[in-house]
Amino acid sequence: MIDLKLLRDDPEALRASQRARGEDPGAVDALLAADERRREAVGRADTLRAEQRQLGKKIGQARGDERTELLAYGKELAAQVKAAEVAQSEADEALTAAQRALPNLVIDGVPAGGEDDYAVLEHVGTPREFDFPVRDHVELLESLGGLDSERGAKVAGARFYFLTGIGAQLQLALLTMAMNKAIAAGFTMMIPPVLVKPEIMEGTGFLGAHAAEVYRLRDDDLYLVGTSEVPLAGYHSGEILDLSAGPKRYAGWSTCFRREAGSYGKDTRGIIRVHQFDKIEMFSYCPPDDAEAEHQRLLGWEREMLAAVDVPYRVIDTAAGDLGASAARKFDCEGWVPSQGRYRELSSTSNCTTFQARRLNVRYRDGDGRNQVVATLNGTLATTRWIVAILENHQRPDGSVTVPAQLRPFLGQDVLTPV
RNA sequence: GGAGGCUUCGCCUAGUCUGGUCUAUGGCGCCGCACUGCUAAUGCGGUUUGGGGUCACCCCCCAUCCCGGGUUCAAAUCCCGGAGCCUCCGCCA
Repeated sequence: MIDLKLLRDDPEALRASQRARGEDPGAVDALLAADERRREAVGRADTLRAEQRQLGKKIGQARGDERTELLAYGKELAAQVKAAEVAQSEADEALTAAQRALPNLVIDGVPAGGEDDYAVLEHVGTPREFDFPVRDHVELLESLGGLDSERGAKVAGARFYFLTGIGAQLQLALLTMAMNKAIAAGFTMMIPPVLVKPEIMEGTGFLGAHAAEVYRLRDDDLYLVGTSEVPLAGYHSGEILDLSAGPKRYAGWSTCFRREAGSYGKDTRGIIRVHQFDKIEMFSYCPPDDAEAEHQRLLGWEREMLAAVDVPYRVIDTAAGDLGASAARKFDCEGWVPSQGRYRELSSTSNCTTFQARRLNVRYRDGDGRNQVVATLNGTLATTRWIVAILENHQRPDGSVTVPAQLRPFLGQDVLTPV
C-alpha cells in the first residue's frame, strides 16, 4: 500500500514508477481523486457528529417542551449523521480499493521494462567445461536413488515428487547448513505456520496479480503459503517494534506451496518447478532509511551461501515490470545449470520498503518517539531447487557427484555414488 | 463437537446490572518540574492510538473501551453476529 503523504507530495514519482512497470499512470490520478473525496466525506461527517454530541448534552439536561423539541431535531440530525457516515465509509472503501490497486513505488535505478529487461550486475565463478556428456539433475538424482517422480505423480499428481534416501538427506543437509549460517549471522530461526488467514496473505501482496498461484482451503478460509515470507511478515502485524538494537531478522524454515497455474509445459522434468518444495527464507524488519543497505546485506548472505556450495552464478537487477506488487527492487542470484546451458533463479531478495508493513500495520518508534511504518525485506538462502545446481555442477564422468566441501559435514559424505 | 468464563487508552484495574458531566477511574511504569550534597524518597503536572485543521507550536475537531451490525436524540454500558484467550466435557493422532 502506497503512503498517501507521498502520493500528495509527489504524484509524478508514482506515475513514473507506473510507466517503468508498464502499468497505467492514470491509476495514480484515480487514487488522488479518491483521496480528495474521502477527505471531504470525513470532514462533513465530523462536523455533523460534533453537532450531534452537543445536542445530546442539551437533551440530557432539558425537560418538558424544550426536550420534546430537541428530540425531534435530534431525530432529523441522526438521519443526516447516518447518511454522512455511509458516504464516509463508501469513500473509505473506494480509497482503499484504489490504494490496493497500485503496486509499490520502484526505487530509482531499477531498469524499466519487463521480464527480459533485467540488468546483469555481476558474474561470479566460471561455468565448468565438461569433457563428458553432461547428465541433468533428474538423471543424476534418480541414479543416486534420490528422487521418485513417478510415485509422486501417483500419489499427488504432476509436479509432485518424493525425495528418497540420499535426495532427502541432501535437502536436509543443505537447509541445515543454510539455517546455521543464518543463525550465525544473527537471524532468529523460525518454523512458521504454512497456513495463513486471508488478511495476512492479502497484506503481503500475494492476492493481487499472483492470486492464481496460491492454494486456498475454502472450507477453512485459509491459504497455503508459497513462501515463509508470508507468515514472517504477518508475525509482527499490528505491532509497534523496538528497532533501537537494529533490524529484526528472522530465518524461516518451511515447506512452500505453489499452484504453478499457467506454467504448463515449462520445466516439467524434475524438481525445478514443483507444487511443493522447502525453503530457508530470510526476513528483515528495519527502518525505511536503512532498507537499501539491508537489501545489500541480504544479497551478501545469499552470495555467501552460493559460494558455500560452489556454484557459478550471476546477479541480476530485476526490471520494474517483473517485480511483484510489493517489491520496490529485487535482486536475483541465478545459478548455472549445465544441462540447460543457462542461469536459473536460485535466490531472490526483495526490498518491499513500507508497502507490506503499511498493509499489515507494522510500525516502530523512531528516535523522536514517533510511530513510523517499518520497511520489510526478504531473501532466499536455500531451496529444494538448489539441489539441481549442486548436483549438475559437481557431477563426475561416472555419474557420481562431489559434495561441496562446506556441505560435507552436514551430509557425512564426500562423494555421492549411483546405487 | 458441546458448555461456561473473559477481552477497557504500555501493564494491571474501576465503570457495564440501572444508557447521558465517561471528554473513561485508580495503581504501576514512563516523561517533565520542584525539593534535597548525589541517588533514593516525596510533592506537583503530564502520559491511548489514528485521522483532519494549523507553516509550525499551542490548540481545536472527529473517531477509538476486541471486531462488525442493530436499537436509541444519545452506547464502554442494551440486543444480534463474529474473533481471540482461558476452563471443563467429548472425540482423536
